[in-house]
Amino acid sequence: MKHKLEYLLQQAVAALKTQGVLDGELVAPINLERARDSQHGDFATNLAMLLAKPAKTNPRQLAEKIIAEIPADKLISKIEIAGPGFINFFINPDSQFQIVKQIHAAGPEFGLSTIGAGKKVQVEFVSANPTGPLHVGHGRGAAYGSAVADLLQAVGFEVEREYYVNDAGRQMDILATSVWLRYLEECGEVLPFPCNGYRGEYVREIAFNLHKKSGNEYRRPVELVLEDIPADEHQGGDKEKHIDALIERAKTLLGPAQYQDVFRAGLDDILADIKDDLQAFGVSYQHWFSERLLMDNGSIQQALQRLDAAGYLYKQDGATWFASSRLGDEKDRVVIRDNGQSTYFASDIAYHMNKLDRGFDQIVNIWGADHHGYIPRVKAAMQALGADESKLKVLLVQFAVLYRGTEKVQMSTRSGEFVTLRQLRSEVGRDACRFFYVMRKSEQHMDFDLKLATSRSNENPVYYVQYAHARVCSVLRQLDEKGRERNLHLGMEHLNLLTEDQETALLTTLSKYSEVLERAAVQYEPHQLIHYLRELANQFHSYYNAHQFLVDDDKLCNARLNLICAIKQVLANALNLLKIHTPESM
RNA sequence: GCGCUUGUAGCUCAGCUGGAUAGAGCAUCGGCCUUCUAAGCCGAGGGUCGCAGGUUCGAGUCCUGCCAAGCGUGCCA
Repeated sequence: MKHKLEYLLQQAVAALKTQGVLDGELVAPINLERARDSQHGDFATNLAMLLAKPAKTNPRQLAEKIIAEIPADKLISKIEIAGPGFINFFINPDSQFQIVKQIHAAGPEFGLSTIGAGKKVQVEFVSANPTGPLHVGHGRGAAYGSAVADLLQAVGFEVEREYYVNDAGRQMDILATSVWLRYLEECGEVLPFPCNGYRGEYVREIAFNLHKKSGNEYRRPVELVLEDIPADEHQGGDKEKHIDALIERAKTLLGPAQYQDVFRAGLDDILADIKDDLQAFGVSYQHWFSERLLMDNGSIQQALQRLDAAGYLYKQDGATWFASSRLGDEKDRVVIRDNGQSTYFASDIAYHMNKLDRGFDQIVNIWGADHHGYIPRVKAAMQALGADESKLKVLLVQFAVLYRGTEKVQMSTRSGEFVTLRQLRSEVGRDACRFFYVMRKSEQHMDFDLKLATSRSNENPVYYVQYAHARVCSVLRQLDEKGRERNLHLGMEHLNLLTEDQETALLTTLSKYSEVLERAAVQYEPHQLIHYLRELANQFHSYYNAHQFLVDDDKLCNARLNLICAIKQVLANALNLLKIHTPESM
């Protein structure tokens, strides 16, 4: 409907251009909005006000000329000029009723669009280090990322969801060493645990399973393990040196093959847990992309060679630097350390080169807001690789600050003090979790009060929306219990009986659905869909309280049933998109 | 210090990219169940849109400068 009106406006502008009223070169921004106030009709445009100045006339006069050139269409019942020069469109009530038929015809497909057809988009999200279970901070990225991906798919994009697995690097060595030390404890050894190790209970479980499976195969005498290891922090030493020495010791005492076994025990177990957790949260991926793979197959070397060939690499202080400051970054960055090892950033350059090579039209990265300083250097790398940096869109998700009542909850994977996503899900339920996370704009700081979220109270708006769906189902059950049958055709014949205020408002809201979906997708803002759902549910509940659906008049009754079934369909379509259940009763 | 993000009702947040009288939920107060589920509905109160300028027909939205909060500013990942 909106697209149709925009088209008609284009026609009018084109006509005025040929008449010479408007400059032929002028680009006319067609800006059509839903009117906020029903007195202003259904749609409004500020076109005349925008074009008045270049056309050297006043807005109201120009508006009259535009209206005169808008082709007649049965969609429109009236066009008015209002205020300083708004053009207001009043939609023919008969066309408003059509939405009920359209929804019925399209069913689960209703609202989908094709604006992204033929374009490939990759969405990378969560990508948490596999050093521990996902916590509630990751949950927000998971909910937001999957919602963005699902929305893009709904409007026609070919979407690939990817998780970048940071399975290389020092953090993983710390994890492997932590597992090994806990394993030695399982074997009956007594030894201090490094304060920089991963202290979470899950590490003990991994160690327990390893011991159960492999017995004492990886056991080494404690004296050898601790011999000449620098003091830990609480002993007055340096915790970094302490843990690094322990990693080296583990590698030497176990040898490459056995170290690899322990390493894999940790990685595989945690990754399996993360996959399972996300699956249960309604999040699926097409690819799990391994950083180790990138290192092993020479991609990093290739990427650096390309940067070098483009003249962006230089050596200084024994390290290799990428001159990112020439491309907008605030300073240059090391890609190969003086000890010969490549940095995390080098992996990331290779990773993004790989993404580019896979031919996506748009690459979307969803990062925690603490990584925002990273954006300029990655964009710089893309430019240096000769790519169009606007292909990359980085969306930041602010971390949720956790409270229990008024008390702030400290979170640290290292210390093992955190609330896992799994815990949150089991307490609050998946539906409330997802709804709650996606409700807010992603870059908005979020206070997540666990006490509130875990209390199964009706304060959580997900129930409000689900209740609307359940109520429609309940009405249909009542119909059946009263021994009546729904007559779809009769109802469609008499949609014009839907003239109550609530009915008119609902028809308008239903017709907005596909517009909302498109905007939410294109702007990467799933919260817009949530707000739409609340509005629709609100209008339905008002309607429910104001009018009886199962009235004696068969025509009116069936018209109303068709309307509420349309509401149910749209609620279900949106909720399914967000991977939230649609209960038939509550 | 510099950079990014945020600042809207007592609290948590929307505000459709510059439009018409700034909106919800929670909380507070007052009403509505012998009729399709009261996890609901109806109504009331509550605002210097952080502050000060600027841009224009028109600013919560854009530009500048302050103020405040969070994050970042590693040869960590």
